[in-house]
Amino acid sequence: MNFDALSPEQIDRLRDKLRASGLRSTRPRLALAHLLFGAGNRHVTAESLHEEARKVGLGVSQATIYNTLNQFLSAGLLSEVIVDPARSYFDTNVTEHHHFFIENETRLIDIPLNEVVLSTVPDAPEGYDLAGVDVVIRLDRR
Amino acid sequence: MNFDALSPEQIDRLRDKLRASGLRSTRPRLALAHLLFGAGNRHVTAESLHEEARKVGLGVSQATIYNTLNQFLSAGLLSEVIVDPARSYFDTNVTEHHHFFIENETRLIDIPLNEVVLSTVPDAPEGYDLAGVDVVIRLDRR
DNA sequence: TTCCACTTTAGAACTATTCTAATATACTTG
DNA sequence: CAAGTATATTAGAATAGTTCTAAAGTGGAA
Repeated sequence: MNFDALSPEQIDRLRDKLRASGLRSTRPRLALAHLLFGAGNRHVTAESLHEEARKVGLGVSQATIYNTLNQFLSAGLLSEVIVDPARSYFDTNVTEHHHFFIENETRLIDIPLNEVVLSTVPDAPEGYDLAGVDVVIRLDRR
Repeated sequence: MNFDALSPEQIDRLRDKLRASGLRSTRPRLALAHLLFGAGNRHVTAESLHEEARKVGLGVSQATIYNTLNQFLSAGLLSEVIVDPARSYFDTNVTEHHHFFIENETRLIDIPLNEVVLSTVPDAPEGYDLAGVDVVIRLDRR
C-alpha cells in the first residue's frame, strides 16, 4: 500500500499517540491509520473499513478492524457517532461538531460546530455532569 | 392485569389508531398499551417492557414485544430514540422533543422542545429534505 | 539476537433483533 | 351467533454486528 498518504511528521505524531495509549506501532495499525487519516475527515464503519483495506491489498482480519477502531477510539484518534441502531460509525474528526445523517443512504456528513448555535440548553440535572451535546439532523433524499 | 390505567376514551382512541394502521385490537396489544400509555411519558427497551409485562403476569412472548413495539412505532404511537448502539429505545412521547441520556445508567430523560433553542442550523444539502433534528445531551453521574 | 509482552487471527460466542411456520384468535358474514 | 378466514402470537431458528478466546506471530527493549 501507499504510505505517502501521511507525512513523516504525521506518522511520528501517530506513533506518539499510540505509545501514549500503550499501543505498539504495528503494521496493521499504521496501515489502517493511513487509510483513515490520509485523506481529510472520514466516516467509516467496521465493514466499510474492512472492505477498503481488502481493496488496497491489506490482509487484515475483521477482528483486527474492530480491535483497531476501538483502540483508536480510546486513544482519542477517532470519535464514535451513534445515529444508526444497526451499526457504529467512527469519525476521524475528533473536534466537537455535529452531523447530518442521510437515513436511506446510511451516510454521514459533518457539520462544523459554528453552523449550529444552541442559544438555550437546559442545565444538567443535579448530580450529573455534562458529557457532550450531539445534534443530528436527519435527512431524506428528495 | 389492571385495565384501569387507561380511560375508556383512551382505549377507544387506541383502537382507532390501531385500526387506522390495519391492526386488530388484540389482548397482547391492548395490555402492552396499558403498560406503555397508562402512566405519563415513558422510555422502554424491548427487554425492559418484556420484564415489566412478566412482572404483571402478562404472558407475552419476546417476539410479540418486538412486533408490538415496531407496529406501535409505525402507527405513530411511539417514537424511537437512537442513543445507544447496544439497544433501541422507544418513547411514548411522539411530539417533537429532545433527550438527556445518562450513559452509565442507560437512562433517558425527555427535554421539552422549548428548552432547547437552535438559533442557527445549516440548510439541508441540495436534493435532501429535512426529516428531523435530534439533540442528545449526554450526561455522566458525578 | 533473544526474549517476552503485546498483537493478530480464525473461528466460536454473544446479544439484540428479525424471521419462520405452526397454532390461536379477532372479526366479518351468512 | 357460528363459521370461516385473515390476522396474531409464539417458540425456536436465523441473522447481523460485535466481542471473545486461545493459539501463533511480532515489535522493540536489552
